Amino acid sequence: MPELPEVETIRHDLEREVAGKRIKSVTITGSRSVRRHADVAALTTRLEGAKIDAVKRRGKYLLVSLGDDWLVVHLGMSGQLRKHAPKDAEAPHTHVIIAFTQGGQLRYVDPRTFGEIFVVAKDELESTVPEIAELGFDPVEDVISWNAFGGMLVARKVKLKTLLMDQKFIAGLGNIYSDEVLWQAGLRYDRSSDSLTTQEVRRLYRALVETLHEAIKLRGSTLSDAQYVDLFGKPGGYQAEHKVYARDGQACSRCRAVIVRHKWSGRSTFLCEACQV
DNA sequence: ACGCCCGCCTGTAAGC
DNA sequence: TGCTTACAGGCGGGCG
Repeated sequence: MPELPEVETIRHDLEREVAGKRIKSVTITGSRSVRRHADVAALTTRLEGAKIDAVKRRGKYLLVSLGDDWLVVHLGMSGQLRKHAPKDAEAPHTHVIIAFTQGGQLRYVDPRTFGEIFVVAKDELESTVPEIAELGFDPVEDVISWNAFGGMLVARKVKLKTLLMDQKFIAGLGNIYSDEVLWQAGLRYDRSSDSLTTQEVRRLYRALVETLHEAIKLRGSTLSDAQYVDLFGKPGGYQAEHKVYARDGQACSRCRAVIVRHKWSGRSTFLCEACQV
């Protein structure tokens, strides 16, 4: 599932592959992926002729700069952006095709349609898209001190995983990386956020930054369902480094106890009960 | 303020 | 073998 490392991998490749290109035509089939736009024809018109000048990311949101507009992409659970030649066969669940004047296409594919694409004027982003305006700090883009981080933890009194998953607190983590960060930090998901020692705060902050950087270096995680692949259809490599996610029944690589799966908030959570305290 | 469930979706896999 | 059910989970909304 695309979380920060996967979205950052796509952002990086988009910057190289489509920055500087001009949109020749846009084909939108099915309205759910562009549900913020009542007038799909107007959206097409607005995009055609625009030139991509940069590709940014905030949390799990991709922000494609088109002069005065942002083309915003959130991949949800199963969204993919894929680079194609016009003659390539169209994959099932292809919802948007953007063709460039210089040749080549960018296609948005999303079976579960939890993801979405929309366009917003840059000076209206903060006022009209609260999900982005209210995002918390980005652990890769924004450097904060670990003691400021500790202050933020104490200001809330919730379970650690609730905070890690809260996009308004930290932008970019989902279920996979929350579990991996907590294992790396040696902390349980249900520890109260205001109960950490100074040492534990430092371990958590360090685990957060290091886990995400390592995952980006390996181009993200592709699970057995292969929902995440990069622009070229290639899987990531970080899944081989997962210490707990989907590893229930296996030995913990740190203490050899058995990794277990807990059901929490209707989701699976994986942990080592022996060395995560 | 917090915890937790639901609905939105489809593909896959386990279970009867 | 074939149908049904569970599960995967990002995110907003709603309720206790």
